[in-house]
Amino acid sequence: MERYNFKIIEQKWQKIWEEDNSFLTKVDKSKKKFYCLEMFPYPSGKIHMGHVRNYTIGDVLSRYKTLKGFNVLHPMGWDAFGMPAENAARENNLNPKDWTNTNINTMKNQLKKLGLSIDWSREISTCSEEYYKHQQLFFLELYEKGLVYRKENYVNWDPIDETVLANEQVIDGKGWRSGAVVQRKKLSQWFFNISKFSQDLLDGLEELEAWPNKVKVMQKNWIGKSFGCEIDFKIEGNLPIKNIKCFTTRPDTLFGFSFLALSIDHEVAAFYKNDENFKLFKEECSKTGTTEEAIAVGEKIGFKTSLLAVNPLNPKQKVPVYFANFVLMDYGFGAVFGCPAHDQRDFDFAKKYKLGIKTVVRPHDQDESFKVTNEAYSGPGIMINSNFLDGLEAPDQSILKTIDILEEKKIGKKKINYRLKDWGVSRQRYWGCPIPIAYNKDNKPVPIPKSMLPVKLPNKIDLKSKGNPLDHDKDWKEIQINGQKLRRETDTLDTFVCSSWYYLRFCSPNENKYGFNYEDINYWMPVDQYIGGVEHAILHLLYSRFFMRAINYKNDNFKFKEPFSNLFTQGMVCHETYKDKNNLWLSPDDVEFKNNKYYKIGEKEHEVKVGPSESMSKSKKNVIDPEKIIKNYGADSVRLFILSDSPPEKDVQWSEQGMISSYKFIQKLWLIHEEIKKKAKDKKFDNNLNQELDIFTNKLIEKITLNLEKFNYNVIVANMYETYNFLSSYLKKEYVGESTLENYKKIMICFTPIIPHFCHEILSDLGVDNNINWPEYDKKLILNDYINLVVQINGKKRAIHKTTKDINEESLLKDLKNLKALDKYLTNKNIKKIIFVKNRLINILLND
RNA sequence: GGGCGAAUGGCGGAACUGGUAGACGCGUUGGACUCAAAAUCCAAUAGUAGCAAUACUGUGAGAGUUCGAUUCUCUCUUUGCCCA
Repeated sequence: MERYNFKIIEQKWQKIWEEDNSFLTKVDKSKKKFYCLEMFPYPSGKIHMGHVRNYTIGDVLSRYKTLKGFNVLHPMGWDAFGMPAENAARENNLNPKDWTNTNINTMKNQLKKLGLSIDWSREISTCSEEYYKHQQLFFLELYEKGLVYRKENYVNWDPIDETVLANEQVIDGKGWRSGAVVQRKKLSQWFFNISKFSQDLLDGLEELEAWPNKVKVMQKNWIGKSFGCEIDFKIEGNLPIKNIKCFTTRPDTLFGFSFLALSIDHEVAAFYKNDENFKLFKEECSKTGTTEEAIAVGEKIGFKTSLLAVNPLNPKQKVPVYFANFVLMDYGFGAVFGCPAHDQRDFDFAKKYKLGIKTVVRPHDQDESFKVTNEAYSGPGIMINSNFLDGLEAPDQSILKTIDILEEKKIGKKKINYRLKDWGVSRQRYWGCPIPIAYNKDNKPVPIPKSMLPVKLPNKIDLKSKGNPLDHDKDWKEIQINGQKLRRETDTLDTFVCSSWYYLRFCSPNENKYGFNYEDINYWMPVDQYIGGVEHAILHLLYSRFFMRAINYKNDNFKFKEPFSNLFTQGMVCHETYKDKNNLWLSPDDVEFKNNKYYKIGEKEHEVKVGPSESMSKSKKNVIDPEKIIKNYGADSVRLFILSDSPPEKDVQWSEQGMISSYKFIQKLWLIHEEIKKKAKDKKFDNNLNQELDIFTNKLIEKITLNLEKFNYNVIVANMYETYNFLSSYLKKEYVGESTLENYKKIMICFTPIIPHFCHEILSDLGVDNNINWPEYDKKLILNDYINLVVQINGKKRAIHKTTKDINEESLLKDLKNLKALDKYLTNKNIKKIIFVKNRLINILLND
């Protein structure tokens, strides 16, 4: 008997699928569409196990939906702009484009070897002019609609590399590449007006019922809607400042007011720009970092101004005005009023500068003499020491009442504030989509005329010099528009812009005039199932939801609002970590397992320290190369294993043993196939055996269908093993039921989404043509004529009684009384009550 | 500090709307085959007691609702993620 040769068979089917254009998709309005999308990869070099998991999950769904009769769109592309290409090119003296395209080719071939049902005719690459020219047009359209603007903003500036760094590229206040201390620098940058849609983005979350709740919560927190009040404080002092505006969510604590704190970027700072002490203070502040967390953890420091702020509810009270490092210009108006008793930051600050701490809220379990002493109290309670607010429930009643009074006095008004800031999209990089803008002599932006698009990246570029390569390219920078000499924008767009609309491009990948056409979009969109890592829960998913709205804005051609109606976030692939005696990371390839211990390969004395299982990463060397695994075990085995051990939404632990057992499982299925074929050929039939297999098959179809719908892919793998166990004992008899082949075909169709090459080979061997449909199950067959009914006495399981289906309570009870096993429980006892669940359970309650 | 989730054998994990806890896989142990090993096959595998039939305990801890709770409610512990 021949072994199953995955090398030949997988290649055979991949060739057939390619030649037959099996996965080519067209708009077909007679069919229900299903758009299955996995987050497209960054072409970093080779695929990793995370890709294998992500794309296998999507492929299982796509293949299942296709078998169910849907018109399935399952495309793939490349998120091809970005820093790694630029860095790799700089290090290896290459062109980023060549580096990227090489990687795309490699990874595409690797993905093809996984047997994914992808419509490669729709492949897109965001670094191609064909793609980014449309993006430039979107940029101009958004500019026309007023959704793009330019403003000065602080950035993380790396003074050695002369470039802007993203927040995540700043590690302990230093540039991740250069190690230089990062500076705060003000730069003119382009912004997308995402905050305009804050409320809409928040409301839209309600619609997304099938999104994981945690992602919705994260987005909600990120948008950060808060209800509060804008207060206009009167200012006294020797500067021409009469008022300062504040936003606060706790106006009710105004009677506990003891200072006013300003951001160092507040307009008042202009009066101190020549003050040496203020300069020193600013420098000190820049060390704290700009993230909210750094501010919360760091020491609170302040710089006292000569100004006094008047308490609007108690004009006799005047408090000092400080600049403080914990106030951010981006939030509210860059000014907050300090109430030390009920806010920990304010409390820390007040302690340091010996400011008053007045308690104005008492917890419900404390009396009026309650005083805040060691830490701020920010919980609910009753207002005290607050004049007309005394006795009100804080915060609910007290806030509303305070706002009413402030509005009445016209010194404040109700306000809703959002934490979401506008999206800065300028990057001082070469390898990104050029921003289609030029500047005139006066430094005023002039949009590049649409007829002159695309603005192409220059091919030859000097990456050796510091800073932004485009800025050094004098020829490229110069441009003439209508005879006017202009200077190009040298920043490129954040790569998150590219990924904000790629799902639209997949619908019309060849549309030349525009990024997509509405007929395609309105047929395919929204994405029915989006699959990717939870690490994109906020940025990418929020940007995409924004972009959809931005394109939609002042445009009636859309039938939908949200791009992704379902979202599934898969877990990571993990592996144990190894360290040698010198505490250096070791790759699993360098480690062997012998006598319950791990050794460095070839070094019998060198025991290896085993660390916890962590997400595979190059830095910890705990990576397994998918290409090698596919080569050794075949794509079907890898697919089977990557789905088998954990639910797809949780992390999965890579195990060589598990991988091997998946491989062996496919071999065993092959042996069963040979056996079934032989029995069918020899006509070794006994029709008394039909029922058992019919029932099994129908139950199986029911289970697998349900598990597919619920993403319980690990359970499907268990169902497959159960099937093997069932069939192998079923085949031990000399005869089989005549319905065996028919059932067997259905079973194989059920396995197709998971191990497609193998199942197609089997089905084709059985003469099933390519028009395969998902099998229906017969509900009548699922409940056997005989059932195993649970017998409980006083709620404890005492027997399992084999009986006929749909038996009623009386006849069952009669049977049970004759059951010897129950004698010891039932004799000389009175039955108090009987709970009977048809076909499932009987619970007999006895008197003591 | 706040929000959300999780906790089931040696391990990963099953268990429909409350109804046989531990499916399935890994690992481990014993056996068969073999000169031997690998591979393969068979059997056992939650704990305790027992030769066994069986009994009792058991889903992080404690309470509650219920004839019946891994599932529902409350409190606590540990832990993960996100935000601060």
